[in-house]
Amino acid sequence: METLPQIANSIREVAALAQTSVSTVSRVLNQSGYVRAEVRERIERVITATGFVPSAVAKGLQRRQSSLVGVVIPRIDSYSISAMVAGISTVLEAAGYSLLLAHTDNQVERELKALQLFKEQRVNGVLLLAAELGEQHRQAFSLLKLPLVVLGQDASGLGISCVLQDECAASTTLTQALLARGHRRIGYIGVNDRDIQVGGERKRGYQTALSAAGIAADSTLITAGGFDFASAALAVDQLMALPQPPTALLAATDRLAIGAISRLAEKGLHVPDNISVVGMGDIDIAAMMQPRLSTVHYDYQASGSRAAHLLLAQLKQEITATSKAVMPFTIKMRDSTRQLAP
Amino acid sequence: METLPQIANSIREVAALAQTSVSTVSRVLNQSGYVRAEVRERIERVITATGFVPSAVAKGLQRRQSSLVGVVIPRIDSYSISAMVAGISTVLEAAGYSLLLAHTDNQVERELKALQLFKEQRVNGVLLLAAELGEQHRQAFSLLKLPLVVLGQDASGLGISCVLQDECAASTTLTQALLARGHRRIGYIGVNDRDIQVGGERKRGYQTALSAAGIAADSTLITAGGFDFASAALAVDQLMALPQPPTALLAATDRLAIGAISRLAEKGLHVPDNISVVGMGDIDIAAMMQPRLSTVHYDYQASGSRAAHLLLAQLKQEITATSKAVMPFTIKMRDSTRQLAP
DNA sequence: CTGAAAGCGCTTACAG
DNA sequence: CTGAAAGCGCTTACAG
Repeated sequence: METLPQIANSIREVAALAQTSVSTVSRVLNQSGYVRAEVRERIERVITATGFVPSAVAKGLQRRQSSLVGVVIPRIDSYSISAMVAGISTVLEAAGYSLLLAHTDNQVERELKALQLFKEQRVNGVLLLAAELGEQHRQAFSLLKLPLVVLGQDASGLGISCVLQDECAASTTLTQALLARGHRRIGYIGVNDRDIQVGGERKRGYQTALSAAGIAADSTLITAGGFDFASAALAVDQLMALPQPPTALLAATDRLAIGAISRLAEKGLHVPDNISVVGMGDIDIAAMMQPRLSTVHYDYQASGSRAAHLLLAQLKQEITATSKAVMPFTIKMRDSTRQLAP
Repeated sequence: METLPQIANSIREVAALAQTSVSTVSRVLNQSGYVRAEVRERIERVITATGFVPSAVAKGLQRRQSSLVGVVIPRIDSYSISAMVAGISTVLEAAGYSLLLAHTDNQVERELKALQLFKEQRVNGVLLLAAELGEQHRQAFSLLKLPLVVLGQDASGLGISCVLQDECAASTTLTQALLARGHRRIGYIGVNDRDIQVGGERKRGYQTALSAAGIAADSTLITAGGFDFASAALAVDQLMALPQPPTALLAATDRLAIGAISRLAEKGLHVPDNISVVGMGDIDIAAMMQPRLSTVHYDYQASGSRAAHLLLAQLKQEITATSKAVMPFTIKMRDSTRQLAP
């Protein structure tokens, strides 16, 4: 056999080198059909000698199967999103899919463009980590005609499977933990309601717990802003300037809680001695901070893999009904909260 | 015109509906060549009516151009990596490329598999965020034959362009800041040397500063482990059990610093009153912690976009020489360090 | 067990 | 300005 480790760029060149047909090469490449051992060996030798790598593009064109899944994320520099993507990635890669990732910087426009791009790339399915779901999404989804699973927002009303955290119950329980510690005036540091889950539901849970405890609603105790530290600082300024300031703060996310604690420190207020603070999400650092942050734990990685599994089921056409998975939570009361003296 | 908003799955069907040829449809799709306004309009109407989306797969097969860039990351749930990917993504998407993401969970084997997969998908280039570079990588790179840029490790010796932080200088400067505050016994919480940049270079910088200050090397002050909180706790236990314990701790990463501070607190040691601690990396939370963490700031997002630009230049074949970009750093002395009483 | 041929959905000279 | 035809690199019946 000639030692020509030249490069083969196509199955056809491999076939020529191995003195056989493309059909046969295709068979050994896909381990399908019968191939005489001798021929198979000859082909395999050529493949390793040339370092030939078959084109998934050509294969995909034929099979109408790209083995690609598009993942849309609003931002990547977020603990919860990273964790979800890790979960997604693990499941999907194990199933033989590759991830096409589009980050949209929270711009709906870029989100829609990403969806378009995914269609062009003929992805087999789409996973959308959503912060907001508006009319534009509704339209885009109906045009998508592709297996789709939404993470983080409730899309079941649109006939789309989704994976959610049990936001309202979580914040109710968390608020109750604060109430149980004697707090009656609890400030709420929230985010915009357009994010129905993190904005709306978490706030609703807080309100539910208060009214169940017979505490009159006080809108001055409720703030809303972005996810950034500056928003947290603003909220703290506002809340602590109240005639009757809160004895505890519930922040819609751990980041906001951390920002709040930092701002409180700047004001000379110490957590938990002067004021209790809780967050939501249980980012990895929450348990390491000083004081260790009380919060609610979500298993974001499991949420990601759950969503991936839902998509996989759709891809295998095992599933037609739209399902809505609500993930469980755990309350983690640590050191940023304390019992109020009676 | 018939109102048949049926679906067109190929340029051929569009052509039939618009009563023209595929060549012409292709021309309007790509805005190439001349098309009579009337015909163009007819085609465009069919496209919008059918919601036709051309196949990037077929196009890629023809043009031998996938518009895909493969990105390999060891983990996704890391601040620095997320930030780099954000930088990469922004630049590459603006240039019309999509990201194919593979996370490898720090397993070389999966890294090599990802590279193989990228070749199959006929990506136009590869960006590798590397924690370690071994013999297997050397081999894989030589077989890759694809534009490649490495982030986080020095691959210039392999003839591969890369983007690095100025690790050694950064940790030297940081150590000097500690020395300037009167610390003589500085413990080092490091990671495995196989990670040449974060493991080796950061340690080397620390050692350089000490020896330049005329302080005898003391190997008992140097620990090595993983990137996790448990490793930090272990290192603290070890360092603080020394007959003459350190007055300051330099952790190779902010996470390790946070883990160390937490462990110190468990031991009843307060930062910075009882001991000073510095980290490296300046994760977003560093400036928000109590105490605010002293550290060195790297612009990870800029590093990512720098790497993306290097790759883009290769893709345009503007560049042939291998370049090595060393990114700048800034020392951020905050509240986790204090002047030692003389 | 193996090969010739059609076809996946595009692009691109090449004629007209 | 427009269309027929070849070809990108595979897969898949269909014959043999």
